[in-house]
Amino acid sequence: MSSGSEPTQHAERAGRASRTILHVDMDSFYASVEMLLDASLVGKPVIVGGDGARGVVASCNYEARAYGVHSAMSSMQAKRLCPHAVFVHGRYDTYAEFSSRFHEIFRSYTPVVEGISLDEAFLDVTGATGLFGGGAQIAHDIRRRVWEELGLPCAVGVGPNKLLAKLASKAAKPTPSRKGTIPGKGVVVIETGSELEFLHPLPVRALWGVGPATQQRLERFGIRTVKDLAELPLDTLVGALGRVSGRHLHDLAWARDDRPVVAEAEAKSIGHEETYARDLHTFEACDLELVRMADAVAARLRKHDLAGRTITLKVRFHDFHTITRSHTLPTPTATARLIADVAKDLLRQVDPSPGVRLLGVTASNLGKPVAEQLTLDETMRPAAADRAAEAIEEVRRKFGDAAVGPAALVGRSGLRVKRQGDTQWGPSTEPPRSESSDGGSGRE
DNA sequence: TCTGGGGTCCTATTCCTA
DNA sequence: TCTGTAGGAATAGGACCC
Repeated sequence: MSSGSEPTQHAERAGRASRTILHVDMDSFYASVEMLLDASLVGKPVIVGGDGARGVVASCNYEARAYGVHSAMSSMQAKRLCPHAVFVHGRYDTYAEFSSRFHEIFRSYTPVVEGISLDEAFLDVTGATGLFGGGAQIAHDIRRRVWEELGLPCAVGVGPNKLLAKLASKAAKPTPSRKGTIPGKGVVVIETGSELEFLHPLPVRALWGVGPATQQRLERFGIRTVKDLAELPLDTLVGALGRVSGRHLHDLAWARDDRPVVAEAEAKSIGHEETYARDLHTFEACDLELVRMADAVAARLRKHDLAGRTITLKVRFHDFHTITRSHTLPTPTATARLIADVAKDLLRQVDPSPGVRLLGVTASNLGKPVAEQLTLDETMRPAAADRAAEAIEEVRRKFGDAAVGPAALVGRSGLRVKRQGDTQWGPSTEPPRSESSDGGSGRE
């Protein structure tokens, strides 16, 4: 395949596909929700995230961005750049509720809605254009309705595939500036035939899948823009990035992206991880956290009627060195005790004494829970544990998370049950629990 | 004063088995 | 029985996304 024939092939393929894809991206979603719920925040720089020494910025409004603050920045740096910013702790449940409300609006146009995160989604409206007008019309309608019905701003990109729709929504966003936010277009449409004109001048980093490491590798070949990448021979690219990534990026550089919009994709893994305000140094302290996380993972598995065969332990040490250890079980499980036992066994392969700043437990290799075909004794115990776990969830639904929990946690951390969204952006300034469980090593 | 949390995907290596 | 090999599964880590 030579590069010379690419534009022709591109045009043919784009013409054949003729899909209409929308990408909807909420403007600084968490911060916008906070301003909606507390009018006193409007006009001030607002940062949503953890405010502790190990916290990060999850989202910030354009007033904060004008000072150089951006998401994923450490909270300490954000405070230095914008000392008068208002820090707000995120509330996952509230954001999830708003998210489901604008997803309802999306679904009133098409059932093919793929949520990428709480604040963005792809919509395939190819089959809806006859009923609601073209892609541009639907995009404007959605943007207006999300604003009128929910009070939230968003940007919408329209294109013949996911890549271009996503880049279009980015181009539709406002631009932060010290002199005041420059409003965005709100809706950007990339018409068939003008894809490369839009795509090729962009920096290669704009492509989905090009992060800092890939960018650095590409720079060795003098690649800076998408056009540079498109003109690089495929073999060279495959040699540099591997077969799958090389071919994928080469396709993207020519605006070829056949990935479908998938509504309700099945989860491939379910996990929890947490960074601690102070490092843990003993097996005992780590074990207690693993029990909590296994309990949370098991609860979410059961909630989705899933079970996992592979249990992965993640350990991040004080120096940020991170390792994973995993074990695959003969049959899938959603039993908290079994998940905790596996995680604790895996932990014995490492030495926590220098200091552990993060622990994580993830279940993957997911499938439907199966009746365990083991010995009578082995069969009865997990089944009984599952029934007990279901009963625990029922009690929590009625009386709150602290009403019941693993016995190992009693008297240790006040039955602090880990739920999805807890400490999502780093620990608070004040450690939420006593460090006495850490064996009193006295280390920091 | 570094660097969150919840994911997916890809690659390289190791181990087991036929 | 021993050895070499090929393929698949498991494992570990890295890169990336929001």
